[in-house]
Amino acid sequence: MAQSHDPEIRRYHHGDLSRALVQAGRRILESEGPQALSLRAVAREAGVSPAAPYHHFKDKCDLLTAIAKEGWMELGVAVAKARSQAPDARAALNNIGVAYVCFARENPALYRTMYDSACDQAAMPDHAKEADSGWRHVREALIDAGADPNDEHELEMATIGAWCAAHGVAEMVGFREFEPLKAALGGEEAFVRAILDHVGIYARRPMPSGRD
Amino acid sequence: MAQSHDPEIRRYHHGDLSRALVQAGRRILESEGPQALSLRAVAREAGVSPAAPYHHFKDKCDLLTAIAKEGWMELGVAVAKARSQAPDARAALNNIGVAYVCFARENPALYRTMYDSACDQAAMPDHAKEADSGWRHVREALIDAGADPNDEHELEMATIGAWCAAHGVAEMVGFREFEPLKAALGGEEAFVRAILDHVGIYARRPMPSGRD
DNA sequence: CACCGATCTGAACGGTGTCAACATTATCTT
DNA sequence: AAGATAATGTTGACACCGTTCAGATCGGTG
Repeated sequence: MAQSHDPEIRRYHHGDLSRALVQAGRRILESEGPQALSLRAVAREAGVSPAAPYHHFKDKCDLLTAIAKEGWMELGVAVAKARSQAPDARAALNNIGVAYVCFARENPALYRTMYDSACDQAAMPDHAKEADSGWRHVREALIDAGADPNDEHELEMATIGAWCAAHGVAEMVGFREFEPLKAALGGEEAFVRAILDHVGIYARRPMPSGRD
Repeated sequence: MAQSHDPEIRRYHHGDLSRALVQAGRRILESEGPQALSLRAVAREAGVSPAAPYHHFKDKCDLLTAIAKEGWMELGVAVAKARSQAPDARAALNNIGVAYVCFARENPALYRTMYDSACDQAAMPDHAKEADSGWRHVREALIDAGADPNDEHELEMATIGAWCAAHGVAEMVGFREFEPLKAALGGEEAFVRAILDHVGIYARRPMPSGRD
């Protein structure tokens, strides 16, 4: 029983406010930045009174978490797509890294919200551990690229390392200081590829002996 | 002509409000988190009216920037110290990485403020490029460890890579998901060392040929 | 139909960033 | 030393924010 599809008619009950609030939040986030994302502004954008959101989210933080969750899911999709389109296992790892950073760069406010939310709870969102998450894809791509699937410890360390590297690059690549380098390398994506390559986890070869 | 050293006597003029405001801000940051850091609270903590800070900082953002700058300078000191205490060049790089992450973990709210401030202006603070900055130390440590001091491009890429890796680790190491791993490795510092080692930039050996 | 729970509104509270007008003090000029 | 001027502080106000609560409205269930 769908309603609320006619923007002219405003019913007392919205019909699908939760979703509308999350979408409104994302719109504000992208168009006006994190500073402008107030609960009241979200309610306004959704055409509803300032108190209405409290029937769907207990907090402002709760809404932010919901927005962040959407972001994490889309990141997972982007990573999965990048992986599936790669010609070989090695390229898959590189593409995942680039896709990760690109997502962060294309949705900067959303990405920041995602990590703020994660840092506040000192944990990645539950979704990160689920089947279609980016995390899982990195792990599997590492195995495809030659990591020992039985060495659980090594596998987790490598996944963490790759994720950390991508996160670091994602948050720093926008700095102005790097503009000349980006230009020299022929664009931001090339720059990202080069840094990720330097960070090494993606290009790592097995150590001959112990560790040096 | 020093005054304001007697906490009982409150003069109309404070004497060194800028500094007092920054210190008050840091105190609030550490003790109550970034959410509690309001301009009014800072003014209150400094024993001054809510409008007084505007004679020293044009914005709340401006005060945050000042706080962040202090953080960057202390980070630089920590990195320098870690580097100078290392037995050899290779250890210096590792120690820098660990010191960086430790600083972030010991001053989480400050570290977050530092990066928020940097991201807002899409640039590292000017200080990062100066003589005693962490950035400069990483660069020099890379040279000490064998990087070609004449290959400016390579050098800058390596520095960026190392910095990105450290930043990524710094922000993710606190996640609860990693508690078991930390315990297995014997504490957080060991965990950090292991990840940084995995991320590879610190342990990188020259590529035999072109790139694969 | 009567009722109930879910949903939305309106008004209110304390807190916030910021500004303008005014008070006080420090400093410089003469 | 005296008075002008700039620096620094205060008070009060405005708009906005997160949040709560009492009441209005609506969808569905007996």
